[in-house]
Amino acid sequence: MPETPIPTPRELEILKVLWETGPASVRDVYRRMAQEEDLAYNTVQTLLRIMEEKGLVRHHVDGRAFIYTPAYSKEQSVRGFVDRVFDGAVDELVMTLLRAEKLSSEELDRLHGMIQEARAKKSRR
Amino acid sequence: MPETPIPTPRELEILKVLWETGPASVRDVYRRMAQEEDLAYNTVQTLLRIMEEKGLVRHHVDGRAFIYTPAYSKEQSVRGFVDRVFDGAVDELVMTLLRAEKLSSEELDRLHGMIQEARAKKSRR
DNA sequence: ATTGAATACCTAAAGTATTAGGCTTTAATT
DNA sequence: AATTAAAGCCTAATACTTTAGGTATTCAAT
Repeated sequence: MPETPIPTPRELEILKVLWETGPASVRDVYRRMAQEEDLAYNTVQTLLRIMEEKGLVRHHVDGRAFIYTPAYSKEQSVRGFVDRVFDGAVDELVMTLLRAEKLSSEELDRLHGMIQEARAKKSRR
Repeated sequence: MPETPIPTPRELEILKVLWETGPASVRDVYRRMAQEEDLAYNTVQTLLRIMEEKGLVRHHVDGRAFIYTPAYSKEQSVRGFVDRVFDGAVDELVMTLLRAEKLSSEELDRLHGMIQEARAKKSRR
């Protein structure tokens, strides 16, 4: 069981970019974030450096640039959150969301489909 | 659309206690948390005071004690998390969890049941 | 060669979270 | 009355997060 550190809000924003775009340089991440917010290049650079210390991302070198990769998948990270709030009870989380949000019929149908598929995969194994 | 502040990890622990036990005094919360961790009473008190400033909890007075209540339900708070990571896409979250975790057949069945119920409620309206 | 752009590295300052000590007041107990 | 326990309030210290300036290096273009 690998420990997934809990990212801070800013770190989470950066991870979201990396999950979306795949491995990216500081400048790549910076350009994405600068569209939304007013952030300096150096700030992004520092954040990524610290995130690497913490084990949230890794990097390899390409030319002069560092290319950063998330150390954990979105899946694993979400798991971390869920574990924190629900002590890992996935179905309780889903139930909570179902209660909280009036999901559209379409969303319910999609969810239904997903679960059918997961069950099918299971029995096929 | 009410803004749900994002609790810090410690704040989240306190909220979990309040969600479990219902409205509680500082000492109540303290006793719960002290079983797990080595925390001072004053620390809990300070945390709750700050959380009230932030709007995460409210209190009323009972005798000499402040009785604290979460300002947001577990449901609303989870929504806050989901919005942060998935920009509110509930079904994407569920899909992610389904992919991440090999859920047991039992869990899948329960989930299936929940969705059926939600759909039923919907059509009944 | 000089300049300019892109990069990483080092450092610090400001902001926020976390922890808890000491103080005062109040109520119950001896 | 004196003591003790429980409570809230004020305050400070420490740690972590977030921000970004300045410096050095490297590569490309003039």
